[in-house]
Amino acid sequence: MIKSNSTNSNIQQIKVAVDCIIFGFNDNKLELLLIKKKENPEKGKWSLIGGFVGFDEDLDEAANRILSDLSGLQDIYMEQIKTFGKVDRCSFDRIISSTYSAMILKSRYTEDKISKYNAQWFPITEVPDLIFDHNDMVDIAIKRMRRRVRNFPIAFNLLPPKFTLPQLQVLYEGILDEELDKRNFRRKVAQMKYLVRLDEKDMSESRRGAFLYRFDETLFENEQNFNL
Amino acid sequence: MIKSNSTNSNIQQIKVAVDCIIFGFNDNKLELLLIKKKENPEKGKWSLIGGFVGFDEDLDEAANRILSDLSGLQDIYMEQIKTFGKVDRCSFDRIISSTYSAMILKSRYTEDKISKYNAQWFPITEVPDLIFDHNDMVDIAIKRMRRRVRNFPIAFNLLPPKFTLPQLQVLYEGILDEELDKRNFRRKVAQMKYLVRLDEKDMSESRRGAFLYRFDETLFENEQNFNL
DNA sequence: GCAAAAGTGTTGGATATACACCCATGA
DNA sequence: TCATGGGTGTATATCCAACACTTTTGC
Repeated sequence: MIKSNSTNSNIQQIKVAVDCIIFGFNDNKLELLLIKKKENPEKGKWSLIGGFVGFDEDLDEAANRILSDLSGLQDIYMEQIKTFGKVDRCSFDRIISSTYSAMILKSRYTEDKISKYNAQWFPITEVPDLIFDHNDMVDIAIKRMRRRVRNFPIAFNLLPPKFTLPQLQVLYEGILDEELDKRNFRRKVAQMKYLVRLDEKDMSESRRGAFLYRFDETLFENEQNFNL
Repeated sequence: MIKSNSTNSNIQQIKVAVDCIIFGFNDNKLELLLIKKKENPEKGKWSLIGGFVGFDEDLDEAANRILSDLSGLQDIYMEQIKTFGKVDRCSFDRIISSTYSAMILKSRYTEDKISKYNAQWFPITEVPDLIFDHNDMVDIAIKRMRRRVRNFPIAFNLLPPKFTLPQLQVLYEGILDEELDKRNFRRKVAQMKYLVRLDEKDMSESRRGAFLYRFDETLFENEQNFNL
C-alpha cells in the first residue's frame, strides 16, 4: 500500500542493495565466494558479493547482474533468501539488503574474474569474519539451501546434461556434507521418472562404465516428486 | 557489500515499503484484512496494509509498527515472507516492498481501528482485485503460512493460554481448510510433550467438558517436534 | 433416557533405514 | 586374475491414513 507521498521530503533515503551468496562446488565440497574490500569502509575485510540496485532494474535482475558481472555466469538458478533491514546493520549508512543465493560449479568460474575483483573461494566450514551481518546471511543461506536441495532438483545445474548416478550421489553428499546409502539413494532416483537412463555409458571413471542419465524437463512438469 | 558511494548522485531513489498480510481467524475460517484506498493513485481499490519504512527504523520494526498502528496488536508472531522488487510493480513510482505476515484472532481486533482506516475483512476465498502485485503477495503468503503452521506452533497465539483439544483442532481445520481426523490429530498432539493437560475442564462447550491444555514454552525448548 | 460433544485403539499400507554381495571390465 | 568402481534386494521399524464406538453429563 502506498501512502500519499506528497510529504516525502526526507533528505535521508534508505539505499537498496543486493548481496549474493554464491556456493561453488569443488573437490566434493561447497565453497563460498567472497571478495576482499579494497577500499574503506571496512577495507581489508571479506564481504559477500553485492551492490546497489539500479533505479531501473528489477530486484531479481540486480542480483543476476551482480552475479553475472562477477562470475560471467548466466541463467543460474538463483533464489531470494531474505531481506536484512536492521538500522545498524551497516554502521555508516542506511542500507537494506536482499540476499540471493546460487550454487555453481567452481570449475566453470572464470579465473580472470576472480582476480579482477579480488575474489576468493573459502570452504564453507572456514568462512572468515565478514563485514556487517554477512555471516548471518551465510548461515541462513546454507541452512535454506540444504533444505531446498533435498526437495527440489536445483542441483542439476552443477552437472553436465548427461550425468551418472555416482556423479549425482557424490554431488549430493558434498552439498549436504553427509554420506548417503547408495542403494537407498538409487531407489529414490528410480522413482523420479523424469531422470531417464540413456543407452550410453560414461567409461571415464571406471572400467565397467556407468550409465548416463538426463533430466527431462517435460516429464518433470507432470510429476514433480523430488526428495533425496 | 558496499560499493564506494562517492558517485552516488542519483536523484531518483528507490523507496522502501512494507506490506502486511494479516490473516484473521473468524467463524472457523481465515479472512484477510484489506483497506480501501481513499486517495489517488488507485483510489477506490483494495490494498494490503502497508507503508514506507522509516529511515531510523528496522525493517522488522516497520512491519510491527504498521501492524500495530492498524490493529492495536502487539507481540504478534510476524514473519518476513518475500521482497517484491519489479521495476513496474507500481506504475508511478519505484518502490520495493517487503511483505510480512501475521495471523490474529479477528475478535481481538478493535473495531474502531477498522473504521478509522477504512479497513475490511475478506474471506481468503474471496479476495478482490488488489493494487499492484498485492494478489501475488497474498497467494504466496497463504501457501507459506499453511506450510509453516503444520511445522511450527505458530497458531497458539490464536488461542487463549488454556485451550481444549477440540478448540485446537477446529482452529487447524479452519486454517488449513481441510478436515482432520480426530484420533490421528490427538495422537500427534499426545506426542508433543510441551502441550500439557491441566486438571481442569472447560465446561462451556459441552456437558461433559473438555480438558484444558497449555503450551509450555520451557518444555518446547527441549523437544521442538511439531507437525500436524 | 437421550442428545451432544469428548474421548479412545487397531489395522494395513507406505515409507525410510540398515545392511552385503555380485557384476563388468581393462589392465 | 584381480583390482576397481557400478550395480542390485530384503528385512525391519516407523509413520500415516482410515475407520466406529463408548463415555459423560445436563436436560
